[in-house]
Amino acid sequence: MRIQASGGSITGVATPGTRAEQKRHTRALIVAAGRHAVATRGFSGLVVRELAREAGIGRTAFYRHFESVDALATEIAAGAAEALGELVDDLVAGPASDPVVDWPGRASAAAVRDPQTWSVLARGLVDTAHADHRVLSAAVDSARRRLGITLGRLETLSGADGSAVDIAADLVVVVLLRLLVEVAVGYDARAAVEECTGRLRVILAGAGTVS
Amino acid sequence: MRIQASGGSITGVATPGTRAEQKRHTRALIVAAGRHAVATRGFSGLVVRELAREAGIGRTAFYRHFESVDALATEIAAGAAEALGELVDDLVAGPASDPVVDWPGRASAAAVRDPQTWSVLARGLVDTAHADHRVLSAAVDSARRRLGITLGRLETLSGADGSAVDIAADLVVVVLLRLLVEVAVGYDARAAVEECTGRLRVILAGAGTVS
DNA sequence: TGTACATCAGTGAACGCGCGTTCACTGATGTAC
DNA sequence: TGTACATCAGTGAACGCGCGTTCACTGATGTAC
Repeated sequence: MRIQASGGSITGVATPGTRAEQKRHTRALIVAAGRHAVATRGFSGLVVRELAREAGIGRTAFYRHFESVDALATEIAAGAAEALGELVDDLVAGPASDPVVDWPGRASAAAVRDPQTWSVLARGLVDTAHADHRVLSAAVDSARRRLGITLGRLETLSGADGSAVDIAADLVVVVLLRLLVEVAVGYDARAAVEECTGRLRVILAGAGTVS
Repeated sequence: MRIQASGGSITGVATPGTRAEQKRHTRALIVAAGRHAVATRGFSGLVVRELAREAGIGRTAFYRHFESVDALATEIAAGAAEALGELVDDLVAGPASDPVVDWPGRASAAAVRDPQTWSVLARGLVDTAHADHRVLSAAVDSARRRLGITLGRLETLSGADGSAVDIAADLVVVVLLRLLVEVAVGYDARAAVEECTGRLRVILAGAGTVS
């Protein structure tokens, strides 16, 4: 009998019956291990032997699922970029209440739901030399633009010119990313949300004032 | 005759006569190579063979100057922490004119003067698993406190309560670090200063408004 | 339903490579007389 | 000033290690008849 990781719960993939399901399950275990590794030690912390051990397979079985360790890195980076896009979807789609009150709570919820993604994002943003840096910084650029559009429609900023809105969007993204990472690494979520709210209040108040 | 790096200019240490001067010179070349490596590839990019090549010595001569590669990492991190302290000295010591106008230019000058330090700082701040992370995040904490004191004395913020000043100090440090890194990696310094000024204006205006 | 064959996820030994570090050494620089 | 000795920055071969990746393989699962 093959020993088999019993943790379908971790990845949300049920322990399988058919061979295809089994393969998907193992692959999901590898990706989960990879995200954990990148979140804690950066992209250079992606070590095949360790991923395999965490997924409960031999080192060489890794290559049944990924062409190389770089291919896994690319998939993990793409997942983080996508997650950021989905968070922005959530933020801009919400009821048109005040972002200052609304956004930190939603971002915090996203960070609690899936902490590692945001540490992955932070690692990839800083590691400018890494091959997958571009997709992540592009995702942040996109987030900045999209949140900027929503911010530009606020009554608070109705008097502000475009550049003030741009500055606000820029700072808001920085502040939200910080919240995401803080909650992801285990800071108290309530305190982080409160601090984030305070920062957003200052930023939007300031942008509404500056001509 | 021994081939000898002629670049005293890089480190500011003149090509030497005495043995002690020669040793100091070589050591400075190693540190310079190390800072370049950390700035471009992070602390894990510190590779003895490469440092030695850049310093014009054999790999093993490295150990005449440092006990290990980790010891060099610690020295480089300490240097970055110290440089941040000196920049803050400069910012808070200046004539009591408007920080919004004053600080970006001074920070930019520091970044132009010594670009690699700020990339080192950014790398070390993000790499939370690295042994020398603490000294760098402590340096940023200190910078935040010291700049907060100066900000608290501004007329603009005379009406604001303490927490608004704390928030402002926090955001100001983030914005200044970003300027430092942007200039360090080669963005146009004039544009970066202008953007930073705009951000500081928004932050301080906002902090002066929020109760 | 039962049998013969095909598939392919996982295996374990092995590879070549770059890493940090050690060691006994060399020979120019520095010092004592 | 000249000589004999001490120092020590730099050398080059060698080490053990962990890495990514390859390869021929095994045996349970899946499929065709």
